[in-house]
Amino acid sequence: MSQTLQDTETASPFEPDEVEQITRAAWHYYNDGLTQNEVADMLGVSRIKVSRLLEKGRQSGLIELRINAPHAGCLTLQKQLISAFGLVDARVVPSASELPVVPRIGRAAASFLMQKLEPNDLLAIGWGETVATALRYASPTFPQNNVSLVSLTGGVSAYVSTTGLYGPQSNAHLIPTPLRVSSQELAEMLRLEPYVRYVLDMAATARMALIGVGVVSSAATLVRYGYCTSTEIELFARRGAVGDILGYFYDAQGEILDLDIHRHVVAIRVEDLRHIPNRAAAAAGLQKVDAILGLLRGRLANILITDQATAEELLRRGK
Amino acid sequence: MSQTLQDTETASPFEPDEVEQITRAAWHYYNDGLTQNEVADMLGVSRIKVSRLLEKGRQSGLIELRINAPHAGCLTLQKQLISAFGLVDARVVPSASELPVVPRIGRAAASFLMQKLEPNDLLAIGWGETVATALRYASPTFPQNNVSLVSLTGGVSAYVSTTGLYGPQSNAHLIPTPLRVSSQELAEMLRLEPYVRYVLDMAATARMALIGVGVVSSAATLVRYGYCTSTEIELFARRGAVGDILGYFYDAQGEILDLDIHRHVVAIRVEDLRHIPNRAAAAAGLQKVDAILGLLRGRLANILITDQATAEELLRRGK
DNA sequence: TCGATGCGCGTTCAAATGATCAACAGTTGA
DNA sequence: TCAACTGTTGATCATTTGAACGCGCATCGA
Repeated sequence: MSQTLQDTETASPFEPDEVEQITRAAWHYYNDGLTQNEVADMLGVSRIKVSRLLEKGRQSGLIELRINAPHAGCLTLQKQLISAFGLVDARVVPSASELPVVPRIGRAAASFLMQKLEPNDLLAIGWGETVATALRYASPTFPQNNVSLVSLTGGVSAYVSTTGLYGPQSNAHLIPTPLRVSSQELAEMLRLEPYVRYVLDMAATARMALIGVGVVSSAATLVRYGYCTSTEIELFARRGAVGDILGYFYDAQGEILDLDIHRHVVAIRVEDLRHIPNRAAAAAGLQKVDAILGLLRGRLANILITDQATAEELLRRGK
Repeated sequence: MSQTLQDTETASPFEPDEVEQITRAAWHYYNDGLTQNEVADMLGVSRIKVSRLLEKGRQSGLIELRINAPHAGCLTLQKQLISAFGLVDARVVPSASELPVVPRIGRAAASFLMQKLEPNDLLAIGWGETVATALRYASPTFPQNNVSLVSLTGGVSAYVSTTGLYGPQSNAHLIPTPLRVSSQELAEMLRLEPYVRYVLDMAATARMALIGVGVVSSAATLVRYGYCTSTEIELFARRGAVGDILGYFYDAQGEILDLDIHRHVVAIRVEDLRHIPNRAAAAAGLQKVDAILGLLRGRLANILITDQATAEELLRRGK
C-alpha cells in the first residue's frame, strides 16, 4: 500500500569535496563574473566539468537564485488573497500555463521557507508532490541554519533524504510508517508507538508547517500512489469532500468529514495542526481551486503559495 | 575636505513597473529555466530587452545569487580564523589575486548581511569603499525585511541612496556631516547637534555593524578622498598606527592611539562601538594584514570577512 | 525652429554555453 | 575471466547570450 513518492533522483548526497568545488566554481562564475573557461583554469578542471558543477549546484538548490523584489511575484494578487481570506502571508508566481506547475510552486515554496525560517527553527512537513519538490530545493540550506524537519504524517520518508547533507545538528524526525494503513487497529497501534508519538508531539510544537493540498478526483496523488482507490474517492466526493490535507478530507467549508479512512491515517490530529501558527499550503492549478477554497475557508492553512491563474480564480469564486 | 566616495551610479531607483518586469523575467528565466527568447515572448518584449532587464536586476542586487553551501567559501580557514582570534563568525572567499578585491569582499559582506539580518533589524554602517560596495548589493533587500540603516560616522551619505527603494517603513539615518572636519571645535559642535546625537545614540543600539578597515599608508582611502594628508599618515605611522576604523587609528595591539585627528572626527565613540554585539569588518589584501591583525587583537571587530590569501597570511602571522 | 545631446531600442556578430554523442573506467554478476 | 552495465569524461556542434554599433526619438538650449 505504501510506495515511494519520489521516483526521480532525490536530493543527492554530495561528496564533501564536490560541495567545495561547486561552491568555488559558483563564486567565481556568478560573483566574480568569470567565464566557465576561466573558472576551469582556476580550478584546474575542464570547462565542461565546470558547466556540470554549476548545473548540479543549481539543480540541487546549493546555488539559489533569489529574487529580492519587495514583492516577488504578483504583488496585487498577493495582497488581495491576504485580505480576502484573512491570511498571514501569500506568494503568487507568474502564470505560465504550458509549464508544469509542481516544480514552479515547489520552488516558490522553497524560496518562501528560506526567507521565513529562522535559525534553529523546526519545520513540519506534510505529504505530497509539491512538498517533496519544495524540500528538494530548500533542504540544502537547512544544515546551515540548523533547521530541523518533522513530519506531520507517515509516508514522507520516501522523499526526504535523512542522510544527505544533514549533519550532527540539523535533524529530520520522520514518522516511519505509511501515510495510511489497512485497518483502524493497525493505525491505532502505530500512533501509540513511542517514537511515533514522540514525532507527533514534536510536530505540534513547530512554528511553521508546509502542507500539500489533495484534490478529490481519480487523478489525486493519493490514488496514484495507491493510498486510496478511485472508488473510495468517488464515495468521498458524494459525501461532500472537495480536498484533503494530510489524508483528511474536508468539505467546501473546510470542515473535516467523518470518514473511515481518517481512522486509517497515521498523522497529526487536525486540532493539533491548528496550533502551528504558520501553516503554509502550496498548491496551484484550476482543478485544485475547490480544494484550496475549502482549505482557506476552514482556516486549515493561513499562508498560501500558488500561481497567478489559480489566485485569480480563487478571488473570482471569492470567499 | 569632504568628497563623494562613490562616483559611479548608486543603487538606481527603478520605475515601479520595471521592478515588476524584472521580477517576472527573472522568475521565468531562472526558476522556470526558459530561454531569453521564450521569456521575451511571454512578456511581449524583445529578447535583448529581457537580457537587459536581467542584467539590471543582477547589477542592482534585485536578483541575488546565493550560495547555500554549509560553508560558502573556505570552511577550514573560516574555522581557523574563528578559533585563532576568538571571533563570532567569519567568511573567507576563494582567492583570485588578479581580480579586484573590493567588489569581491563587498559581495561577500552583502551576502553575509542578507543571511544574518533579521526582520526589523538595525544595521550600523561605517565609512569606506568596501562598505559602500556591500551596501550597493545588499540594500535592495532591506525594504523587504524592514531593515533600517544608521551610520556610525559622518561622510556616509555619499554612498547610500536615501531615496531609492526605501519605502515608508525602512529608513536610513545618516549623520549629515563629513567624516572629519577641520577643527576640534567644529567637530564638537556637530557632535552636539540634536540630530547628530540622535543618530549616534541610535547607532549604539544596533545589533550588527559593518565597518571597513583603513591602512596606514599614503594609498589609504582616507587620503585618496582628502580626509587626511600623506604627511599626517606618516606621522601616525611613527606613533605606531597600523590601521583605522571610523577614522580612529590604532596600534598593533588594537589600542586606539591618542591623536589630534580623533578629535576632528564625527563618529560614534569607540566604547559605544564595542557595545554593538556583532561588529563585522570587511577587508582583504595583503597590505591590510597588519591593520586587520590589530583590529582583531583589540577586539574592535568580532566578525571578519576576507579572502583566502589574506586569511592565510593572518593565520601565519598569528595571534 | 533647429541642431545638439543623450537615452532607449533593435540588429549583427562573436563568444559562451549546454546538449549530444562516443569513449572509457569501475563495478557487478555469471 | 569476461561481459554487461552504470556512471563519468571529453569532443563536437547547435543554441543561447551579451557586446558593439547605429538608428530614432525626446529633451534641452540657443
